[in-house]
Amino acid sequence: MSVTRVTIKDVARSAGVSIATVSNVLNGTGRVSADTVRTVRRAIQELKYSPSQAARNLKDKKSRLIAVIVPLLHKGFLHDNPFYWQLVGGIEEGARAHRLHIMLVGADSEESYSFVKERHLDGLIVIGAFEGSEALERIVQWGVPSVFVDSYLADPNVYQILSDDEKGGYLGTKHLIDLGHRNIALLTGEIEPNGVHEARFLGYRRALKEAGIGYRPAWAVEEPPTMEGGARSVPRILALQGVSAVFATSDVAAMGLLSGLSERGLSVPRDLSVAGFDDLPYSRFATPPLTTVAQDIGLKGREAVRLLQAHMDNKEPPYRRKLIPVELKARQSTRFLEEGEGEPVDANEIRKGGDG
Amino acid sequence: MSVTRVTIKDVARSAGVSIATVSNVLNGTGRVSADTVRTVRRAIQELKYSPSQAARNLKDKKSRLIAVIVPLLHKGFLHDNPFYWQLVGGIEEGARAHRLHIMLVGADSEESYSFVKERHLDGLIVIGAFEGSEALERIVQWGVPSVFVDSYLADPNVYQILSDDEKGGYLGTKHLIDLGHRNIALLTGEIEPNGVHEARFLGYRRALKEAGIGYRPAWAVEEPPTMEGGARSVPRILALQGVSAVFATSDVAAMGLLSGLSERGLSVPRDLSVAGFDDLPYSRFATPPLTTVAQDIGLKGREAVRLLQAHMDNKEPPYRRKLIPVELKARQSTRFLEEGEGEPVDANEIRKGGDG
DNA sequence: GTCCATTGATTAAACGTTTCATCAAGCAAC
DNA sequence: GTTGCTTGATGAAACGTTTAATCAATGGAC
Repeated sequence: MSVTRVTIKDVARSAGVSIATVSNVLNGTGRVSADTVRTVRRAIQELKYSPSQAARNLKDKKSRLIAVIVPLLHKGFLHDNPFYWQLVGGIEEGARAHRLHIMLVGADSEESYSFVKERHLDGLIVIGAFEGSEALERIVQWGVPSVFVDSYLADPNVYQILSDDEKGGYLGTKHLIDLGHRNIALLTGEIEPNGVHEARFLGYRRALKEAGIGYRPAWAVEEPPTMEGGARSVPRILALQGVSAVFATSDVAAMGLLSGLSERGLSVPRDLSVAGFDDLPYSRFATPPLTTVAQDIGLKGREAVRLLQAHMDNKEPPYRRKLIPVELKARQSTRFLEEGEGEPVDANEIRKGGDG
Repeated sequence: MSVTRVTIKDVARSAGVSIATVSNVLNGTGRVSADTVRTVRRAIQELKYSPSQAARNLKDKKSRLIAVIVPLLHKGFLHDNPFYWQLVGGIEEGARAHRLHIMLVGADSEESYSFVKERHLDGLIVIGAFEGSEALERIVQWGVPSVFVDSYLADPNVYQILSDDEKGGYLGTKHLIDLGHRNIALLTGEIEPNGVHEARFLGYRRALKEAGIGYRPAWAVEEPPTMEGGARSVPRILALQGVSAVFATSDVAAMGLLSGLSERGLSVPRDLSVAGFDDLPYSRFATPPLTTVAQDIGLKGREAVRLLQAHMDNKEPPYRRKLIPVELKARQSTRFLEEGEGEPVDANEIRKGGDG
């Protein structure tokens, strides 16, 4: 047990003033003479006083604490995807700049979210929530200031930070088309309505359409956006007649795919061009370095905090939804398709075996 | 602004009892009849009452909030290493099981750690602190229950969770020796006294010594444990006459090394065997799949919370320092060295160029 | 029928702040 | 010399709990 807490009373006594005055010095409120300020400051220093947030919370219902809600953290899902880590890193950085602290909570379907009220949370950053989820409804209803990252929500009263996913989907696909590919598979996470994967999917379709390439539903291969998912997709992708390129809506899936292909003795980009989405720190170190649609994940996190802070201050920010720009990073996992190369690949001929 | 808070008073009034009774029902304290319990419970339900943590904190100085302090989060350091993400994931999981919430804080050298007192934190989990750091001193001095992850601290009063790093270092090196390698470089993070890299380094030396191989300081190459660090180490490692294997004290560095080697047209394990440490989710998907010393990172996080909880409960746990077991996972990045193959590699002859 | 222990409930203080209403003193204006 | 304004400071209530002290009622034991 540490020694009993130094309170505002101790400071007041030591400085020979009332607690109200100390409080005023602390917060820069009210009128207090320069002399008194000095005396009080000294007393604070000497006693090593620091105010109790708990007491403050109780009084003015501001906690300077926000929660970051990450999907399925405890299911191990996240542990696989550094994307979230980067995002949370950006949020932490932003929070630090705004003198906020963050509480990290794994979203749980059974979660009551009661902690939001109980802990007097000032705001919420929710990552990857799905439209219509009950928890989400409740949050919006409570009116707790919140910012949603990576969900396209219809409600115009809800603040959202996203990457320009549709454009990213378009750019990635267009890049492959420009390289001469026409048989382009899409490796995507589950296409939930209003999710990021749907937006990227739509960009993929737009690029195809613009190039006069028909869209074939079987060519959109859905797998969880994890290494495992990417690796598991290999047979489904190789089964597509004539496939010469794959656009993956996440880098982890793309890297799982890379791994699965190499295990079968296939070489990227010789046998298949592969592009991803996210530009994770790993991606440029992949073998081969991964062509990808880059988004500034850290910025995304920082912007989320900025928007939330504006919301909490009741300053009407200039937008409800902000799209972080994306950019294509062409590296070595995609290649130009020579004239006449567009022929179907025979999956049987390919199987040379790996040393897995 | 949400509507005014439902307080314990409202419940008391609605149930026709005193607030003390409601409080007793809430906490299962005191004596209260079954009938009353039922009535109060109903009132709580109806009013959707949930108690204010802030008020509770103020009263009994327990917040059920712990802080997780991660090194240099905001410097971008962490964003690179999924290790921390996994660890935090494990901690979140543990915290959830113990009904604790976690506050994520990036360690900053200028950080005053005043938030620990201000927010009435129940405990601290500190990741990768260095012996003698001022902040650390203060924390220990305050007597706030804390658990240190991944630092070997001399102070016997301090609770520590670590992997069996020395053994891991030994196992990884031994594995290479068993494969016939004798010229084994060490790629390591900065060897700070009492840090994990030092422990792994010591294991490396023990294995060498046991095999009668002399230790040459130049063969311990220090680089930051990041992809960049690993990639940057390539020239230094290739400069070592006769090197046939590298043991890296972290998987990210190993993977950066893999990448740097492939960029130079060198093949693993043909030209060089590479082993890592951590068994990150990526590692088995690397090209080639990475041989590594596996530690159960999630378990590490969960154990940290368990130990902290015991500490907070003043239950004396059976140990001050717990070592999580490690295990060698042999995969395809290391190979058997044929008889007579131990000859020096000529770095000039190697340079075949990559397609970077 | 008095005394005591037990059960079930209440009253009120305390936790450490912020803030509103009040107040004393000083001073300028009339 | 009353009035009124400004400056600097204070007293006390309030925030929503927990808990120690107290109390009323009940029912045995003697």
